[in-house]
Amino acid sequence: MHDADEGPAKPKRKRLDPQRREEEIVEGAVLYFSEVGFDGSMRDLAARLGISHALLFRYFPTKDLLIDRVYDQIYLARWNPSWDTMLEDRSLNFPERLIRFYSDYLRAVDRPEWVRTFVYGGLAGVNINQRYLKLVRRKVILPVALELERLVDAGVSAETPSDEAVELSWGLHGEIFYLAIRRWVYGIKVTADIDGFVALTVAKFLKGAPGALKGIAGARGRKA
Amino acid sequence: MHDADEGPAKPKRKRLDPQRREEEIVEGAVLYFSEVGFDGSMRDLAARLGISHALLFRYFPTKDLLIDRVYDQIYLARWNPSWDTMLEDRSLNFPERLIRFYSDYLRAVDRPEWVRTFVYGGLAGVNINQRYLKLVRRKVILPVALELERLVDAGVSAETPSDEAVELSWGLHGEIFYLAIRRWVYGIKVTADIDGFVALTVAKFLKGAPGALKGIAGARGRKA
DNA sequence: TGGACTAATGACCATGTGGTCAATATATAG
DNA sequence: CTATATATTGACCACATGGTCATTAGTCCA
Repeated sequence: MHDADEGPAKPKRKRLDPQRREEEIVEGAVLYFSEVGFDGSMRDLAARLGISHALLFRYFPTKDLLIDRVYDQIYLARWNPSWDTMLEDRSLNFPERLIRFYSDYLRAVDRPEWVRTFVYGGLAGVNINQRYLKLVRRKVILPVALELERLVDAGVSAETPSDEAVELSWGLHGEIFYLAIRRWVYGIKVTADIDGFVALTVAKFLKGAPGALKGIAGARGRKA
Repeated sequence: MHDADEGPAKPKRKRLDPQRREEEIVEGAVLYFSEVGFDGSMRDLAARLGISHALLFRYFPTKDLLIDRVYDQIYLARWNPSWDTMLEDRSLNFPERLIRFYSDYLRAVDRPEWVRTFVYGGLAGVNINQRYLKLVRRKVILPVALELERLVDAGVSAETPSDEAVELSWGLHGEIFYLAIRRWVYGIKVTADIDGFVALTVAKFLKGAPGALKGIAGARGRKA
């Protein structure tokens, strides 16, 4: 008998109940595709999970389905619920809310997996991006735009901000997110001082946006 | 010889001198990869060029080499030389220069091939991105940052702007480029009014950035 | 006209991919 | 302990890919 149980635990085959197995697969897939990008292969992923790649196809009939699931996991599940209210909490002044939110948000988002898979998915046309950006629009862009309008005219009661205000709000968002893109997509060196960066950017926004908006609202084409 | 150069039929095999052939390959590759992304295959490209894919490998021993060349072609060769001076032309006031440059630049850059291949290449780690961004830094970011400092303190003679000014300048750039990213990478609907967008963003920048910079400089004490 | 030089090709290779399926092994019920 | 249901597998398919190389055929010169 030359068997002798393999010391370092070598379970030939683990039989898990489907639910548990699925969780393991999704979890592993998130890690794997985050690192490798979506060109990663199902076989590699399976090897990493210690299962056969055929098993993956039992749980996710196509690679795309798995990827969709990974996106859900990364982007929707990681949205911090407290952000929802953070921006609308009138007990804090607007600048403070902006700084807190964006410091927090940028810190959450400024990671290679997040940024790279997000952008990667955008290029690949995965629909999750658009879904996520709708979320951002609803929970961040519009509230900020609305608040911006109030800054210009305290009396506004409109529910929907003007296009210009929305554009300016997207601008702030893009500017901040672009820091992460520069870092993780283009690989160039950027400041490590997130708080300082956010504070500066928000300050610029608050000093510039209301005036720009007012200029537009007042008479088109006014120049500095 | 029943020639008629623009062969309406099927030229079995064209024998070009290597220089000409190489040009054709590069030109075709730019178009092809722009459309398809860098997952496009050498065979497809060859078919499109009407040559065998083996021939591609005669001119570019590996696919990566071809891609490098494509990048050169797209990003370096398309840099509009007039941009170099446009920003530094003191005969125009600064706001006007900014608006002209960025309207022009955004218009040049806001195309699917440009944005997508650029971002694609960033993710893939193609070094051309970093090269290109160095160019942007030298010819756009730094001049703008410098001018921004002059706005705050007309007396500055420094050759190198402060980190904050540079960051603000990158911010403007990112904000503007992010429009194209939203459009072509995330596929969301954005304003079609480029001039309006640039004018608004630049106005916001000019109204906000000097103040933000002054705030920093003040809080920190004097700067040389 | 006939070489000769060398663009250009087709056939081929090794490898990797997403995806399928009949066979197998394991946790659990009886 | 045995039977059963099914989670899991290995072997396999069709196809695409990057890359190689001996062979073929344009074109220019003597």
